[in-house]
Amino acid sequence: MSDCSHMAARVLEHDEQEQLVPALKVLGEPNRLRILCGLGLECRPVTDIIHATGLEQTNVSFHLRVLREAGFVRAERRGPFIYYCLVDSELLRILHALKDWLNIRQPSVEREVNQSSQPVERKVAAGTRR
Amino acid sequence: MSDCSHMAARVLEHDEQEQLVPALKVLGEPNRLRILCGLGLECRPVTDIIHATGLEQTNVSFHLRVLREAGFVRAERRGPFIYYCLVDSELLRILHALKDWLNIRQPSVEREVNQSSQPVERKVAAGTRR
DNA sequence: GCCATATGTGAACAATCACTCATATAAGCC
DNA sequence: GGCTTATATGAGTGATTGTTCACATATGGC
Repeated sequence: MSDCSHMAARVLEHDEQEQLVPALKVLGEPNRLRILCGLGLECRPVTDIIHATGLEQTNVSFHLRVLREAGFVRAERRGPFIYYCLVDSELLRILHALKDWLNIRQPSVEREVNQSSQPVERKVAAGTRR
Repeated sequence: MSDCSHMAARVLEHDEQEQLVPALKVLGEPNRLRILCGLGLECRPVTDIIHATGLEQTNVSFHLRVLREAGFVRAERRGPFIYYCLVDSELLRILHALKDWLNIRQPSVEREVNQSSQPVERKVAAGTRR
């Protein structure tokens, strides 16, 4: 542990992929990511989340369930309120790592539209011939 | 750079979230992740990917476009073939990091169904009262 | 027990997205 | 130029999934 990402990149096995997919699906929804990040490092009652996001209560409830069942947040009742918290802030670091990677590797969405996603034939036509 | 994830977890800003969402969506699709991981560290022609995945040519082509436009893979023509390669293997390390996190933090899907995702009222009823 | 507040649930609806079909373009060979 | 192989594209369709509505359940105070 604490491998510091110095290890050589390894390909993911099939079952490792299958483990990742549902988690990535859960994280890849704007309102859910907003709720998750909005939680930050503290626990917050649902009402706070509703106000912070401006979403319908029932919608927030839905997304919180998804996040909870995916193991990203945990719920804890305090009197009449139910507080939600991140299970582990390490997740935020991983998301930051991905964001940083995107910043470095993705030429920004604008340029991408004009360059990388041109029809492949054209763009690649002058490529290596070997 | 090379922060080694020792830094304190920081919350993600709104624009950082918006940057992550499309990337997570792209990665959170089983066939796409399969194609991505199947590429491994080498470049491969589309035909190889078709055979490796057993998907329809036109479907593989669709997913490759999504991966390409998202900046995860790059295409390179070699004679009649178009080779696809990972843009940067660092991405695999990030996916590994997420997988490891899931292994530690998620009590496995089975137990989760029986424990964490019970109706919240019940599960949380005996919780802290302050 | 009744009422107000806080939150969850199930069904219906709407939007998104993956997949397929038919067709197009590119490269190499005759 | 015509043929074959390799790959891409656009439109159409079906499956997933987010959102909303109506209602249910839990808690605390009267």
